[in-house]
Amino acid sequence: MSREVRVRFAPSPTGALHIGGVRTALYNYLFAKKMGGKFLLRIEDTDQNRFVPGAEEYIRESLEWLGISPEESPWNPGDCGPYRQSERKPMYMQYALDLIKNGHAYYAFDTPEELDAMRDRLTAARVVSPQYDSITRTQMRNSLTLPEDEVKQLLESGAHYVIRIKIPRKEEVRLHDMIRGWVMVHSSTLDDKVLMKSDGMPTYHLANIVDDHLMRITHVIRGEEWLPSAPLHVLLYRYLGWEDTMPEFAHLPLLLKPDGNGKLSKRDGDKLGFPVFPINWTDPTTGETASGFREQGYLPDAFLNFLAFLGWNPGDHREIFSLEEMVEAFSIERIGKSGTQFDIAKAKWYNEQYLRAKSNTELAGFVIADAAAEGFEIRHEKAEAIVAFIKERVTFTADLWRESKFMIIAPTSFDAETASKKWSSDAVKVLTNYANSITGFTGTYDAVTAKSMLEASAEAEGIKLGKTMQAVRLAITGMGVGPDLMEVFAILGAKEVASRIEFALATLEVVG
RNA sequence: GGUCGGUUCGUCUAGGGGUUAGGACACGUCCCUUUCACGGAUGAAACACGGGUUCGAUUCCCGUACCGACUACCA
Repeated sequence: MSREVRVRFAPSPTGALHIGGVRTALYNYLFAKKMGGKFLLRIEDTDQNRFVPGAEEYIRESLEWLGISPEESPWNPGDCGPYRQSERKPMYMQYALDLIKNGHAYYAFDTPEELDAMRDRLTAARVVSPQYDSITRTQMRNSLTLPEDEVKQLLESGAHYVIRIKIPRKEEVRLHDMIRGWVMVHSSTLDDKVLMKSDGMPTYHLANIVDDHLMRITHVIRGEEWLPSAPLHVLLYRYLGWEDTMPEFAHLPLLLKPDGNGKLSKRDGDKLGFPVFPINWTDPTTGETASGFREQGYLPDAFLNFLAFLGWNPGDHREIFSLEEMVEAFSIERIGKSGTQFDIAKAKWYNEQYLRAKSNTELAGFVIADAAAEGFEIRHEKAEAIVAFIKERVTFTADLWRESKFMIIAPTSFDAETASKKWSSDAVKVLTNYANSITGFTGTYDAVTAKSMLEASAEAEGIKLGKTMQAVRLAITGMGVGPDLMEVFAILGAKEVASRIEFALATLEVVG
């Protein structure tokens, strides 16, 4: 009988979660859902020094915004708690001790200075990779080299020590990766990694294996930066006697900077001209805020869709996927092997697609809210009408108000370039005539009527309307470009149109 | 330096022993149009290099180059 699929996202709370982490969480989520399994979240806070307050809450809020919250987590525990490694501290030592008992780990008493000295010595002797390994451990102060009673005495006297794994001298370590296939590493290139630190906390490596085992994790889906330590993890499963339930590994290709030069990192902040975080993050020590996709105006579904395609594709030509559709189409086999450069233009395109797919009613809400923030009240019906014909020209929801502003607020100035090129005596004639003709107008002023009346004015003056349209636009909107002008007329209403024309006629002068 | 991983248009990618190497973003041109945008059409644009294997290699193998990750009592 096969086990229930259980995957986990295991961030450490060292600051904001960056989009690479979000993508890892997303793939874990998609895989869990696809397989009818569970998606859990575990906080890996074994490094007390790097803990950043608020980071955990940030992670939670980010995932909630995106709708990919874990089913088991510190704030929603299942039966494998606690879900913070710091709270699991007492659980790890016994496994480290087991390893020592079985001859797969040992105590090491070397001070940081001694370790430095060892590395310096090795470097001076031109050893290619100075490390604490099967060779060097014979010259260090550990339970392998020290007499038994001295080790006992050191331990009893409370001396600082760490527990290191004893990597075999000559052994081919094989590991299977669902994305990369078999990867072979020789144990002689591995070092005796610290498993338990002198503060009594486990390192990532031990804690990760113990917790994945205890939490019955079946698939480890994580970033490629973990590939080099995966052989160590395989060894740990073996020495702990858990090889038969060892999870499958899938190491995800890295998210690269737009120039392809190095992986995207938290420290990139806003330097690249776009956010690297899902939502705003304010650094608790510096107080600086780095922007997030949410605050930049990205829709969660669009952002998710974009992110999913950074390294994965469904194998056909479809590009737009709801979260549910992604779950349906997802498979680890279709994840690529090579690093993926981040291209913000594609993210914008996705946002435009999702924005346009939204109902006018929903979009109207953004315009109303943004206008209200500036003290303008817009009726929902009007907002809907506005949004209906400008939504195809915007990228973000915040653009909606910016693009519709001119329909609420009459222009007080006019684009100089358009004015100098297009404002003509013909335009003045047509507009004067038009203003007069609509002043007493009482019929239905829709786009068609507005246009036929304008055509009539042009004809009455013996002027071709086409030649003056730009000037008309300028008079009404103050700008040279914009959406369909006759629709604008209809939304403004005859009275407002007339009043704007009068203002323009009084303000603009024909040059040349 | 060492270990591991990777390499198809500028970018995300499909494909895979015989293809006009396909799509999307971005870009150019044209059409639509009072402008801009949308939309439609269209164009330019890629198998890193060298050897092998083979009738045939972009695809398989080896090597080289380049890129990246890792190389802490950090994760």
